[in-house]
Amino acid sequence: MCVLTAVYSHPMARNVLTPQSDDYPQWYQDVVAKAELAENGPVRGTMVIRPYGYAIWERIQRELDDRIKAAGAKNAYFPLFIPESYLRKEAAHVEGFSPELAVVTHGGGKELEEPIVVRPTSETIINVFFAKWIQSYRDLPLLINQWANVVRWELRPRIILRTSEFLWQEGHTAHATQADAGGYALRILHEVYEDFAERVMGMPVLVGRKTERERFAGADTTYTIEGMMGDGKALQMGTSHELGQNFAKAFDMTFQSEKGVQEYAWQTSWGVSTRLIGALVMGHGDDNGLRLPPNLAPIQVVVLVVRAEDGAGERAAAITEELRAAGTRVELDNRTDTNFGRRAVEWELKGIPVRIEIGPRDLAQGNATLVRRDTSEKEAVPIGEVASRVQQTLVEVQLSLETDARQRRDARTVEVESADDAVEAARAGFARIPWDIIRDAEVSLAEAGVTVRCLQRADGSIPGSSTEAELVAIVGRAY
RNA sequence: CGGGCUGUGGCGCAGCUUGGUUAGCGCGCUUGACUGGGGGUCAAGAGGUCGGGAGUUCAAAUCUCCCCAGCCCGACCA
Repeated sequence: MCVLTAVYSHPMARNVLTPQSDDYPQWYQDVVAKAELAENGPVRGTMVIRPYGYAIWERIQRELDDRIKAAGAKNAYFPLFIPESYLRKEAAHVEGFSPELAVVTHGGGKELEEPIVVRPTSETIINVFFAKWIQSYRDLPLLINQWANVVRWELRPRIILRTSEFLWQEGHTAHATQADAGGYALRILHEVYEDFAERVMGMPVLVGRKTERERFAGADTTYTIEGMMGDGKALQMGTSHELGQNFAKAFDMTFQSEKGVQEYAWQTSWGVSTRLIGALVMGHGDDNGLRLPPNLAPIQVVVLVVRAEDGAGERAAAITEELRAAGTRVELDNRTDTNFGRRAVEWELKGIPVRIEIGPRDLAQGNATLVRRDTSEKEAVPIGEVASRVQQTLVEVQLSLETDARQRRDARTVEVESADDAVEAARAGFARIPWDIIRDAEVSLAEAGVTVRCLQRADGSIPGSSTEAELVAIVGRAY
């Protein structure tokens, strides 16, 4: 079933599907397909990222990579294949990942003596090398980031949001002290992930601590950023873990301290994935497709030639060059052999924040038409002012998307005092509830499809542990 | 793995209950004309092992059996 076909074929059917309805995942899938972001691969749960989807991913990569490097980490690359025995070295880790491993049993036409695992994450293989590289406290901290694909054999894949193979960034660090590691995990959480989500993606996120039940397999502490999607459900958009000395002990990662004592290193790991593309669709999209925040959009402005008569084509090309020279990511659409409406809808589906339409009718008035994707507002702008108005509008669209998302989240978040009320409230959004009230009810809550997204202190700051007094649990349904 | 359901041109579907001759429809695609400021109009055209196999029958997309694939809900998760 292709909902968007129906939506666009029958004007009366428009808005039948809203992000609030239970059909949102289908709506989501249609936007992904129609906006040419991705499609399903031949093997269940795999996906093909199309050029436009990849352009978005490249923007995400670039913005994240800048922040990761600012936090001192360097990029490196480790093997896709991991000996199964590596994974077994950390008990909780292997237990957590075993069910979803893809395992290679044959190579070169022969059965392998030891099966090889396709990495579900790279803690184990990276730590084998960290153990070799780290000798002295002078080698620490060791801050490494990897851009790679990983494979997790998901029981129930959802395109982009949860595929068997996905692209991500995984950071792995080793530190001399627990305090240094803990501080770094939080630094990544705030300076890389929270900053990126809010300032680039325009997605306000809850920043908090995961419960023991929800934390990463092998970690002591898991921090998270959680976004609220258009239908009120939660999406984990990134995580940062304190691994303690769990892996260091499993992989014999020791160093000689300033005092000459052999000590185990303290570690972190952290990652975000192509799921962020899904968060964009789910978080900002509407019935007409994607709405991209200008700070992230691979194409911020499209200059659309309505008809190439009376110098409109030349004028449009000139404005495109002017915008490009000003550093704007801009594309010229002069495909006048295709209907205007068709092209307009295409750019709309792709979520281009600002569209400039130029045709003979505008030029006769000395104007161009500026259209905002977020509000669909159209405005006549004198040709000479287009460049400056575009810059101004891009700032406005960024702000308005972020404000919309924040208002939606706040409007759909309620304070409750009982587990039953929390389950009820989670039908529409998030519930904030004293952690003490549901601490022992977490399992039964989960049976109702509601999970603790994160724990925060009353002032919104991040708890040092889940046993602190007067913590607030934010609960909701999750993708 | 448990519970529902679906396989018919590139995509979405009808036809099946009650077998019947050249298997239809919408979208998309190709060509041409008129158009062109939100998926425009008209005309012509290309494109199908009806998921696979076996069976019943004069005759199977349709009935029977077996197999395969996929989707949705649940358990897992960036």
